[in-house]
Amino acid sequence: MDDRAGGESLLFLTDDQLRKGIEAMFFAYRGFTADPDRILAEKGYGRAHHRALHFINRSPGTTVNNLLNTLGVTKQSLNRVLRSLIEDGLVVSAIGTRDKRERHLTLTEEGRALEQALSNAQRARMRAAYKAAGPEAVLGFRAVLEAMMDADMRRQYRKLTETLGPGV
Amino acid sequence: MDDRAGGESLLFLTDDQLRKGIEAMFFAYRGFTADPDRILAEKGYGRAHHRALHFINRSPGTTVNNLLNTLGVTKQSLNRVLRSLIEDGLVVSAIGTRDKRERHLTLTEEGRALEQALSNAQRARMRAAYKAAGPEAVLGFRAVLEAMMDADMRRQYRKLTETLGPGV
DNA sequence: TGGTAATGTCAACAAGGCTGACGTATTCTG
DNA sequence: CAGAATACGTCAGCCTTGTTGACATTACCA
Repeated sequence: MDDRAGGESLLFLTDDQLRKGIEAMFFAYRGFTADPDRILAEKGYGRAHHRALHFINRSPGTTVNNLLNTLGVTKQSLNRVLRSLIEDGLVVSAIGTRDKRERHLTLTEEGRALEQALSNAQRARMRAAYKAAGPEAVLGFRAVLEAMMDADMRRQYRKLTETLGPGV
Repeated sequence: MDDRAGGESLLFLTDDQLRKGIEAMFFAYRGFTADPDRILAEKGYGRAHHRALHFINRSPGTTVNNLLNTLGVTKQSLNRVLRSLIEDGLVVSAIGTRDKRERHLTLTEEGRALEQALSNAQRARMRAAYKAAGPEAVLGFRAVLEAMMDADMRRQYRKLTETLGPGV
């Protein structure tokens, strides 16, 4: 099928191969967001709410500024989303004890419930994809994605995942 | 968290592993779109224009309906983008010869130039990621992404890529 | 000829980005 | 201690890109 026989090992860098990767990213990202999007639509929320819920759940007590850096949006944009989540009782914003200028964000029970519903749906798809592709593929998958990030995003990604267990 | 120490070949299906994949997708997609976004912003276009240019370039002479299915948006939404591209002389819309209701879309020289600039930028990043991760990883990368797509997206993806050369 | 399909377009709306400006605590620093 | 800097919130306005709904035109087809 391919000829790794000769000076072959660079075949994966052809434009065709790269374009396959580009189109795969495009179509896969749609699948990646499809299931949570359905749940969010029912509740009257959008992807931005999902992202906020995800990272607050991931780092309970995180500050607004931290979240801003992780999400890469303006404070005005985040604030709009955060305000509705707080009003709806999914997120609690607590004045910092050490530094009273800071607001520490945590999920309420209800917020955790929605976050769970969303991430269960997303994990289910991811699990199916992992299962279909196999453990070897998963390592490759994450290696390419990690290499595709901007340097500061990669730093954040590693920071978030470094505390996790074995298995890369 | 869990100790599948025994049947550990399923370690890659733990929630932690799945979450890593989810966060990797999130951060990587940002990198994936960052470079074209910069070019587009200069020209006063957005991602929607990029997507249209990409798939018209990919399938010259494609119809509006085809493009609609590929992009998964409403015709009103696509039309707005298409209209500006046509007005700016990047895309030509030709009435079908066989079926005069259809419009066949092709890029002009100028359209091709912009598409090239965009896809060069995107390919450069993809190339760097591929190179950093290696050929094995690339196969895994695409395997997982493909498994993550909705069935009809996967069909379209395969249709687009089936005509390409060797190397999976 | 009537039904259906492909396309374009108008209007209205919403989410979620953005910039700019301003206000208010609070903390840090010279 | 005064002033600068930081963290946050908010108002106003703008843009892109998605949505629905309605309607017109043209053309194919049974």
